[in-house]
Amino acid sequence: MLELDKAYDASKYEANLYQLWQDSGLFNPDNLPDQTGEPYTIVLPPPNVTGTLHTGHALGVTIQDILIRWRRMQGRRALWIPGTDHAAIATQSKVEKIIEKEEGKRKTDLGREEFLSRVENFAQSSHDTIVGQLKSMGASLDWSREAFTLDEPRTLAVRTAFKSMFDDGLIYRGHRVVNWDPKGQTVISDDEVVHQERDAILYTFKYSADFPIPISTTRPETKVGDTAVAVHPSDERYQEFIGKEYDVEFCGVALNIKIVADESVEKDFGTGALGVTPAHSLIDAEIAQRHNLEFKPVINEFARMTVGDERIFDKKTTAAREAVVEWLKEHDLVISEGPIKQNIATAERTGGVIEPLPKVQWFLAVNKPFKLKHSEIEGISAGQETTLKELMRHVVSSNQIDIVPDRFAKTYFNWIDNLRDWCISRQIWYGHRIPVWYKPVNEIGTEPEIYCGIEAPDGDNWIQDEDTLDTWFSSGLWTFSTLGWPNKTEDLGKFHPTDVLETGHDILFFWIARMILMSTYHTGQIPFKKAFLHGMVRDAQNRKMSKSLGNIVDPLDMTAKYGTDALRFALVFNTAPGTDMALAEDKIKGMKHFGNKLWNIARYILQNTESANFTALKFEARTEADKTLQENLENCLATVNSSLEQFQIHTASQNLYDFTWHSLADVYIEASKLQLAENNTKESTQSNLAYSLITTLKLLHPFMPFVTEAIWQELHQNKLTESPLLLTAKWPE
RNA sequence: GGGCGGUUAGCUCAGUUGGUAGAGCGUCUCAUUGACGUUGAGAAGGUCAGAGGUUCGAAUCCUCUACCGCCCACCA
Repeated sequence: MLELDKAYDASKYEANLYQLWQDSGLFNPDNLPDQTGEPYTIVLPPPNVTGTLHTGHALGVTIQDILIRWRRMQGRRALWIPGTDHAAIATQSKVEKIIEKEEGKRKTDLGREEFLSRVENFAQSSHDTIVGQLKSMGASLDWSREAFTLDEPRTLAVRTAFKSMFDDGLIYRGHRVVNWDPKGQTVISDDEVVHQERDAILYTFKYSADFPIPISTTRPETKVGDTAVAVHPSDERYQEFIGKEYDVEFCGVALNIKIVADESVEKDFGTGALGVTPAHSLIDAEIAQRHNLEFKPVINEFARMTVGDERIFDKKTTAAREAVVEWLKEHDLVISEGPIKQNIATAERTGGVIEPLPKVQWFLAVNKPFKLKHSEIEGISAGQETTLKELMRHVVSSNQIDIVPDRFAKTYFNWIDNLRDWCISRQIWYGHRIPVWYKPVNEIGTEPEIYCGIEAPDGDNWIQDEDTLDTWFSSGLWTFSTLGWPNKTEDLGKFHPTDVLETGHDILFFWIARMILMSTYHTGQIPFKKAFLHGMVRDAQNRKMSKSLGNIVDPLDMTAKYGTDALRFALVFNTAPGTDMALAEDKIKGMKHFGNKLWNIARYILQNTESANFTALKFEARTEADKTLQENLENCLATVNSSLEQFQIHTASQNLYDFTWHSLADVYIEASKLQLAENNTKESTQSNLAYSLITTLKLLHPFMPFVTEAIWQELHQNKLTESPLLLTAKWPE
């Protein structure tokens, strides 16, 4: 007679069960017994190798594993691809901070080679931790296909992708005002800029005593780079000055200021006149282009002034600001000054204040027409002229890609409509080196010869571009680079486009949009049919989890305390897609109780069905209680099936909880105690109990893989189940 | 400034095309060791933010208001 422990002890089973699954090889769809099943693919959003997984990852992993396990049990050739992301700037700045803290050194003290080897060590250990965490979450990932955004196959993919886009003229080198991060010493993309509200002072003043128009600014130090004053074309106050030019001496710097009329100027802000600093403001640069104004750089990469006399030269911008204000006051040029709320741009990873600078960088053109080489996209045929922006918009607006919840599609379109060329080069060391080589020409003033290719060109004197690529360039290729692209692999034909991309809504632009861009361009296919977005996990008081608040919930602490199944179920229970959720420890505890309830249901049924036949299962409704149970079970099954089809995971979990506890346990098991005592209902009751248990285990397995498999294994040892692993047992239809 | 959400039981949230409000946790009462005390039976608790409209009927659709939140954006 089989004896289960009185209570389910997750720690006793989890590691062994994961090993059992992994040893079976069935996480790899090529090993599944039925090779006729339709493929079903999910790529794991590769976690950054910057540390460890948090509860947000745990939520994503849980949802994806539910989908994969469910489809696998349905007979689909389910493939879930694991991997990690080198995360370029994020990882580099993390390691920089560690080295600075522990050794007081900077990356330049170590040199490129030594520094990179430190980063790689860090990335490796971070990777190992992450893999351990994923396994501990029960993730049924095919480890034989594990990928890394910076490994060899992905490097080939990145270089191939770069070269195609370069050859198509979509990737180009451009000189323009970019977001420079003086702290990280690199340029960053528009999407990596984070705006923060700060208090600033708005100064209103004149360049000189005889200058006709006063201007307002929060950054007086940049005014030494001004080449114009812009006013609104219809502003009556300044009509007579439009078109005129003035020479002034501003804080020791000679300026030539032209008065221009531009629609973008707000008449009601400040004096209605804007000092135009083309080299250090994106907006001003646009105005300058429209009016053909001179770009005059006055700030360098270290946020120090490059012009002026000893008052400001080589001073940090903040110090120079004070000096300029002082000079203005000395010369009685300040008309007014007052506090103002200002949104300043900072770098996402380093927190540095962005300094717009004119620089030569690599860009990806999103509005430039090109001919799509290959297309499986409805509505856009091969050879047709299109743009990347159009591709990105089209596949979503034509519902070839379904974004869930659909309100995020609006956010997506909004982003696309305001999208500018993507700056893809970075002045950091960790990442994919740009596959472009230069050959300097001896004659001064001529452009070097340029070569773009997968490998370095033959011949001497070729020097590779020093820059690396934005990390999202390589993650944008993820759905197909993980399947072997650019090689025409079997995997690629079988598993791409992928079925679902599940991730947090916070990386809709960074990643989802970039994957759509890259996949449609390079493969002529959508990357995934559905983008399913989950919300952010918050603490019990609904606050953001952050280090400073000290309210971070470590998923591994929770799984150690309550078991993985409890955490998984708590994460999806009563949580709608895309909506932020509060995660209280009590909720996890409650779900541990649920797992234990299931365990004891199994225990009861085993104790009371010694002679029942578990393998030839059927339900026989003889009594009212039987009928009710049968009805409830069928309802539950139907609801779970339709809910999962519609990605209503919370509805499915709610129904399973309710049926298992309040129908099977509370009602039927109680009724069974009488029915088992009656000879004419004994056998049918045993059979019904067994049938219900088996079905419940199957339905719950995607949600709570460990406890269900643990019970299944106990049953299997007694030859009570049809398949050795619940992992691949047949899903009830 | 532009865009998108939210406001439902003490707390955290579900509520699938409009048909007399649900869950988990918490609270209160009772039961008892019988698979499980990580239990069972039961109870209390909500004019679904407010106002107006459409409808036989609105938490659900429309309009407005109030408050909260998120994303985007260099009114210098």
